[in-house]
Amino acid sequence: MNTNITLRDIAKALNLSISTVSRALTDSYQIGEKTKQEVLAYAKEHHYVPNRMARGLKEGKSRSIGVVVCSIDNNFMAQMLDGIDQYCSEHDYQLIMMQSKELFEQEKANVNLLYAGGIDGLLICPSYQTTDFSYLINLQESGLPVVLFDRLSNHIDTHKVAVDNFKGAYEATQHLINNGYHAIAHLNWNTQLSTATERFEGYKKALKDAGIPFNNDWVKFCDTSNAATLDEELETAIGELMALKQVPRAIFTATDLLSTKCLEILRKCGHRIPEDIALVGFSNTDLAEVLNPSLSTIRQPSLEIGRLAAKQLLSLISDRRATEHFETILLPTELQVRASSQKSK
Amino acid sequence: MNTNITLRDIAKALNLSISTVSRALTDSYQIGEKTKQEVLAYAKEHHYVPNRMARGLKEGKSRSIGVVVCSIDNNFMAQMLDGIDQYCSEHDYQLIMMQSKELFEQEKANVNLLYAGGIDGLLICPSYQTTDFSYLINLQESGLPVVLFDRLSNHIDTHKVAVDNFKGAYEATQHLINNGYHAIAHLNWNTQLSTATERFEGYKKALKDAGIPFNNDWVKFCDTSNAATLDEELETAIGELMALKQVPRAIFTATDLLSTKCLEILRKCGHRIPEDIALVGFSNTDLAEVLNPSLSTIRQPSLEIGRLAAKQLLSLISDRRATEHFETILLPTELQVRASSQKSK
DNA sequence: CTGTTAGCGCCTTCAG
DNA sequence: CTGAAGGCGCTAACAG
Repeated sequence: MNTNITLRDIAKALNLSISTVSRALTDSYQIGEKTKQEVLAYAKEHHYVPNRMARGLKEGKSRSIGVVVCSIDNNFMAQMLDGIDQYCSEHDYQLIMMQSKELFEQEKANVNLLYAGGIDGLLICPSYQTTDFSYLINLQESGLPVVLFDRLSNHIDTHKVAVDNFKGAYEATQHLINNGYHAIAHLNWNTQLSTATERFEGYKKALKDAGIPFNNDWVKFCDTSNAATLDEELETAIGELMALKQVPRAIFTATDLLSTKCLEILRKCGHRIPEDIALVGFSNTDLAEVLNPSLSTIRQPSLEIGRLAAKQLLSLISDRRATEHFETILLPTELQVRASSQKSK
Repeated sequence: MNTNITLRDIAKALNLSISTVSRALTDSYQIGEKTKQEVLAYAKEHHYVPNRMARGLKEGKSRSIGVVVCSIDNNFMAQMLDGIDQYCSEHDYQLIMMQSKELFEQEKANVNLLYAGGIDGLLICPSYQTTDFSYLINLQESGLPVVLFDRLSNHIDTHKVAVDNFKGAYEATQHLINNGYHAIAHLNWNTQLSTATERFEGYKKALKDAGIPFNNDWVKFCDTSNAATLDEELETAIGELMALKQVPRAIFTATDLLSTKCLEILRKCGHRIPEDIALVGFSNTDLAEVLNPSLSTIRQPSLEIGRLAAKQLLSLISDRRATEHFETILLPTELQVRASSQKSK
């Protein structure tokens, strides 16, 4: 704990009362200009800075928000955190971060700890296991502003910020179709979260609009939360796809990790991309251009998601009446075409 | 702010005094077993959790630490943060994160804000601009435990955790030499931080030990902090290298960003890797294997750096006498050989 | 315009 | 073994 000077120190030194000093530092009215300047000068000279905990205790708020993410060790998440941090810094809010590591129990524990710690609001990207949002709803009802980002759910009513996953997936699939690929497989992950389901829906809709019948054999769901088993699981999935009577000529992968892993495994198994099989994935890696082959991606405005989520939360904190009309913001994705989805010959 | 129940609520409900309840929840002695159980049961049932700010104010500590990083939007940093978070979670410390964005002034502002907020300790990876550590030393002298990680400096005496950059660079260079490359260029960044200088020294020593004369034309320093100008700067640097009379046959790049960017630019300019020019870089990207060509890297134990740094800090916090013997921990790097540095023919 | 007072929730003497 | 009282640093009535 720090040993900063306090209001009392200033008061004593200047022969004033504590509250006068306090006013000089916060109010602008109800204080003599001269004493105010004196206090300000002394405070500055001695690097006075208010004790956040004392102020928090008094005011019932801490000017800090909690952020619970599934895992920080992930490009896309780091970019969103960057955006969150930007907005919070600009508005003098501190950011307390915790990871759920995709575990529901861990997530609950984190949230409770943050709540106990006195955060003014919570930003959360739920774990892939999370289907029960009642614990969040409870906190929300006891007055904690909550904003969901990236991964949304209909089970809780609040501000939400993410991208238009349906449209992004639709465009990815459409792009493949336009480039001559009709037999398009789809790799997704086994969760109930909107990110997954909507991308699946977008994929199906694009096929339908192009008059391509949906083939359930072409769709595989993997457990991306377990790094240890993912490689094997993916290898099996891809193996099964390539062994089908009607072999797919392209794959649309629904997550960042699946996209790069899939590229890796396809190459490892000797499949040429895009000659044997084309690939378009959701990914925010900065290295898409340098991959082998360069990877066509659906890119999400990660920084903006973070900034907006933080903005929504802070507005909720400063004006609780905003509770009346929650909104869901869906930002557009961007299709970046590269070698992995080049026109079929 | 939350509306949790307080000691007073419990006291009132159980017809006890606040201090008795407090004791039941903290002490183990000086309290009747029966009342203790009563209190514990009631507290549990009503999800009592102590108000962190009140306790912090009282005890003069917050059970939170500040972490100032240059930028979170970076694989390697995210991995270290992951490690820090792991250790802190395990020991019930909260983690308040801020970014300096490689700006010294920003870094100072962040640290001061964190200090004012009542952190119990500070973990910092200094900005590349930072050469003046006096502001940190001041805080340290007023009692704030500080631990440096990743980027170290001799200008401040405290616990430090990073990798053995000298050795890592030495091994990278030696590896190139062993594979038949003798004309080895070196790309580094323009900072005084240890990460840069030691890698440069390791490079020079490896050349020397192999009897290869050091050639200053082969060394370029770039400003990696400015994403906008880096591409151009790197392109120029590489252009100059390739236009030398004695054209280098390999490059050893000293940072993560330089390594992948360099690969990108070499390819863009039509240089074949490793046929025209080989490449080994410091990088922690998980995609090294899937790059084109796959990138030989010096990998750092990022998670472990984070965990150890956090551990050192917490030990400093709990035992200030530890101040007497500060230590610098240098973890080993790992050379991962891939296509970009294959044997010269 | 300024000082006094009370209290945020918790812990810790000091008395019973 | 338990209760009462004081104070951490700050803000916000309430009085002058």
